[in-house]
Amino acid sequence: MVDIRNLIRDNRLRVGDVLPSENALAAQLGISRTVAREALRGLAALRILEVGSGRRARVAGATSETLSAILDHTAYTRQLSVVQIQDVRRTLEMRTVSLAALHRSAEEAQALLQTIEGMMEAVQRDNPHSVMDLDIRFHEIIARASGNPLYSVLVDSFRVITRQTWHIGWRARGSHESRVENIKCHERIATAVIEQDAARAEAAMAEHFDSSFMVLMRAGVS
Amino acid sequence: MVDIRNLIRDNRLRVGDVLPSENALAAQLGISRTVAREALRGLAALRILEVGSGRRARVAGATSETLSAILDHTAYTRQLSVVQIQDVRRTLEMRTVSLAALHRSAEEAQALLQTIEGMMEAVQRDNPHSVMDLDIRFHEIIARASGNPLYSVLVDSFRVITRQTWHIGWRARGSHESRVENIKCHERIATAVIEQDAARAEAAMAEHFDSSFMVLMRAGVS
DNA sequence: TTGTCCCAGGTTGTATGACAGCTTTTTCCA
DNA sequence: TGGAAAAAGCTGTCATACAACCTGGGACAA
Repeated sequence: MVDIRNLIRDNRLRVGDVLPSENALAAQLGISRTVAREALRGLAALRILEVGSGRRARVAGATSETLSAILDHTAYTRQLSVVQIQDVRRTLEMRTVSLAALHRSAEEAQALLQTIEGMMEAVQRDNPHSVMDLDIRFHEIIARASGNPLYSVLVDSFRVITRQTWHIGWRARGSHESRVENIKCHERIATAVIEQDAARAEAAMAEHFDSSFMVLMRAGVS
Repeated sequence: MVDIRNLIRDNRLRVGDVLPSENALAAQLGISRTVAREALRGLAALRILEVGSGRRARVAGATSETLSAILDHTAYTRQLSVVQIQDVRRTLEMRTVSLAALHRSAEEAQALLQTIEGMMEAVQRDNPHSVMDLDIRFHEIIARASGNPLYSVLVDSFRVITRQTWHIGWRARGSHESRVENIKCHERIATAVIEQDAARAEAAMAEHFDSSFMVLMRAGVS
């Protein structure tokens, strides 16, 4: 098994640096281009490298796509239940919201407010798809505001799987009032983060997840 | 971009099921074997498929290797600090230890005790490598005992990266007494989990992470 | 001088054919 | 019937070829 990661390490490559071409690698390692290429593509699948037609491979930054694909697959093959996934999300986000309250920038505060505003509008227009996108973005903004990129990657990787169950929650929250209340809950989280009140932010996030949990349970999701 | 994942979905494949051969896939999708093979290897890199010489590709179960490789790479390219990684570990493990206290089996309780015993012995023999392996295993047992495989995967993913910083903590805990105290701390966690006292287990885990944090800080790790 | 266009060379993407080595299946003999 | 040997199937690797694509640099015009 050819491991290009050693190459990245040995050459002290940083994010954005380019690697040798497939032919150069093959010659350097004494293997065929086929094998060199496969090794590169393996790391590209992990998003450790960024490859593209005609351009050399580059060392890539952190993204959530890889873990997202794994989560998706793991859930799909029934190795994970919705409740188990929500438990992990809750654990992570109880921390991110607390850190976000401590570290948020002015721009992030602004972004949270805009997202809430957009959600409220979308609910009035009865546009669930738009509400969902903004809902997911809301959580991602908070994760980013935590200042810890690992939380960002982890929370973002739930996006694909959240999109698959989100509509269940929406339908289960049948009434317009119930949906508005859900947005208000997001608003309480945002307000606490903006006012940099970590304890209140955590409490609001707990309320949010507990409420979602109840809704999913009543809808018969396991 | 050829996506074999759709194939897994459309054929309702489950963990352990075999996929068509590279040639069959190529014919089926109207592409060359080269491309079919690359698509398979891409999923193999994510550990979504399990491939092996001479044998057909199989749908794989959840492992921590993928996320582990990503964490390793992300930390290596300086996108993550030790403190940030420890923060995420702490967040996850505060929850796993609580769940473990609630769900632990008799076997898991036994395994925890054995691990502690082994750690104490290894400390007496002044064998840090062995202490480290048991330390890491201790946390993995707790994650497994949580009953949520996603926590297991996440906690296990930190193994590679923990191995790289663990020795700093060991050396920073210069005295024999300090090292024994660290094991005792593990023991308090284990006892609480075995007695199914979730609150005490959380408190002991908090103490453990806070202590490690202080040690690393004093050692000048950022 | 400066900005734009174009082109040549380098690089990746895909296809084909070949063969060694490993695994699974089938066949056949004791 | 049990087990060994042969056959078939599959993956791993290599070499070659060419299309598609990107990048940098030079020619050219404003």
